[in-house]
Amino acid sequence: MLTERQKRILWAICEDYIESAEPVGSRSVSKKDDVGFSAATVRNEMADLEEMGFLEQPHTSAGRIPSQQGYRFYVDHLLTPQIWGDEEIHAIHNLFQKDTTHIEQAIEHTSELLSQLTNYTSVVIGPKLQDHRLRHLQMIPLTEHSAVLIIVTDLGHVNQQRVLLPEGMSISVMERLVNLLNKRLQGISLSKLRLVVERDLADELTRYVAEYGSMVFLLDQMLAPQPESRIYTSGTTKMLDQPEFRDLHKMKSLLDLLDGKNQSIIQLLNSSPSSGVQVKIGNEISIEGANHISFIIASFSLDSESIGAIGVLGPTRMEYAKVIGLMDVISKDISKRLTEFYEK
Amino acid sequence: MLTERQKRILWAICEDYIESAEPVGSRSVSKKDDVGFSAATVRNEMADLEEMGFLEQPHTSAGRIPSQQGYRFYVDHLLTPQIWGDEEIHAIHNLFQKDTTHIEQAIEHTSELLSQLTNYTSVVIGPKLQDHRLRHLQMIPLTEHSAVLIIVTDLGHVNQQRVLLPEGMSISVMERLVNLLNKRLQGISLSKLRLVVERDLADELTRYVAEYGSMVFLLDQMLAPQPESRIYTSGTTKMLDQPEFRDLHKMKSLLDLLDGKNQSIIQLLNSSPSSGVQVKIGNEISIEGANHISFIIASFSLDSESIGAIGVLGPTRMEYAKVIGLMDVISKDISKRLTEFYEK
DNA sequence: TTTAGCACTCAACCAACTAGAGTGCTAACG
DNA sequence: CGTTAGCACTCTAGTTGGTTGAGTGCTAAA
Repeated sequence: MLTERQKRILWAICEDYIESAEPVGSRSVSKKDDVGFSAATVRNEMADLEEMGFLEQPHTSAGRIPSQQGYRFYVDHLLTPQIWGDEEIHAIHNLFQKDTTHIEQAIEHTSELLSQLTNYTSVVIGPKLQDHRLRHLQMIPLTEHSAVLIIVTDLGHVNQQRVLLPEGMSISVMERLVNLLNKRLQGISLSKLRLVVERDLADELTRYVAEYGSMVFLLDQMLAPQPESRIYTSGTTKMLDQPEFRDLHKMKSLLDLLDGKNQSIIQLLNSSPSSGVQVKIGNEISIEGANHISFIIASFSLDSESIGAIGVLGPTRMEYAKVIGLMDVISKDISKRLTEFYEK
Repeated sequence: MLTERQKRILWAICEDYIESAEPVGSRSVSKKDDVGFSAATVRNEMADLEEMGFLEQPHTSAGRIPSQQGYRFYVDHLLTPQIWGDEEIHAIHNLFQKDTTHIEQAIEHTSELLSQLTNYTSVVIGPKLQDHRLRHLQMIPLTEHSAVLIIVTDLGHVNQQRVLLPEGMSISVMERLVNLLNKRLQGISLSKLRLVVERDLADELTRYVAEYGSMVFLLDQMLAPQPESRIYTSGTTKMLDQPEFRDLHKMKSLLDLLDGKNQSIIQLLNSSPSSGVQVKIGNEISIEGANHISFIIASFSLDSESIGAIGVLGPTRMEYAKVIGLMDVISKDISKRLTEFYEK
């Protein structure tokens, strides 16, 4: 275990390095207000801390920087989360008041706000459509051979699907089909619709349509898997401001991570614990080339069931105290607003 | 006007510089197959071309590179667009066959394809929802005080709107209201809905709902302006591969341009001519800091009315011949597929 | 009019040197 | 015995000066 003095020194080094991005020397540590010891003493302790793996030295005659393990200890035991003022809290509240018709927009704005307040890149993942339950199917004919099928979920989300009728099937047949499905599939989660139809309704359906092939063709279109929940990123370019990413090569692999469609970020977000703020440092993120990156995650929930997550991406040398404090406030606040929103 | 020899030299310099990104010296020009003159002759002509503003010199003892005017001349008079092979054309065709239910997806895939084939960043803007015409309104009650209003347009596009009922208004009143609007607003473009209601239907509406304030509150929600047409970008990070953007500062302003939400890109895309491929070079793009950038645009159409545009963004030292050829093929092909798609 | 030759320019590269920040160790101090 | 001052040592970053080579512009010859 670390002595009280070692903790204080580690803390000082972390804070200093996070601010300056330069290796911290013994002199500057000893000059800090909270540290009363001479540079020489600090040097001894620093050598010990390095031996224990909390610090590292870029080269012999440079100062020390926190190692991944050092950050871990700092985050877990040393930092005090920043308390955010009313102004920011107010900005969060506004997100949901301004734009109550589309949650997607509120989520997008959350992402922007997060990035603005922290000056890091933010990532937000919205409710997984697949987990919503079916509330209502609605068909709207377009031409003789095509229609739009609208799927409304229990949370008021709407998804459309353009459907082409198979050869020889009339709109009225499809209408009856939709009516039947409407009665039978209420409350089933979208991801299971197709399954349930096949298991429980196959027989019944054949009574409606003579040709089974056409039916399958139609159902496949109607109940096609919903698109993955979208992720919203904001402030991607803020990464470029961080001195550790001056290296173009690193930068590129990082941007590729964020350039939409990338599964690994989604997985990370989904893996966030249902309550509290989680900090992943360096290779704790199990993604190739994610050294020097930290990822702070918190999930938000509806009726105490986790339905999405917010994340902030930055260098390992990240202002943890600031971001953790903010994420805590935001995630809780969003959950509250979301619940209110759906109760109306 | 330029002599035939000068044209050939300018052409050679452009091609060489586009490929190598290094200033081109007189020797390498004279060694090109199509140029039979000695280095000394070329030097004289180069000096002339520089005087006329077609070339510039990074410093005294370096080769020449094309100026913006030089590129302009090259694009307008010297290059021959690349003819693309069956393979690529085939890939384009597939876009619409694979995924006929969502045009949005086809558009997104177009963007990806464009970026993959060119190795530059691509931007695509989809149909402007505001210009669609109303086909059908459909209301789906959620709770006693809220409902989802679904707007189906003539092109089969669907937009949802969550609506909160004003205090004291019942669902059935809203249902009647929707029925009325359905009858009266058919064929009106979405952007004009609100206007038409106010102008032509105000009187009639007051018969349905006693309190005018509630009505306005409701209509505002129902007919809220549709979100701007989304832009799809792909291959953003490809910019990092271009040696001219090694400078982080330039890089950042460029990425900021692309980082969604940016109006200037949308405006540029919308300004593309209804037919043909347009090339904007350097400060012809009237955006701050867009020197060293070129933007190639083409629009696609439905029933010969332009409804969207595709664009490729790259350094001024861009493979114009390749990209122009491709854009020409793609834009025409998409228009064709789109028309076919909506005829079904 | 075209080309060969030549002196000149300038960025890029390399090596040597310097300055400065920081360390580790040792010896003295309270 | 823990703490501190002093000092020699190390290593990077920045500077200087010299060299190289690509490329130019000019002039004179073909």
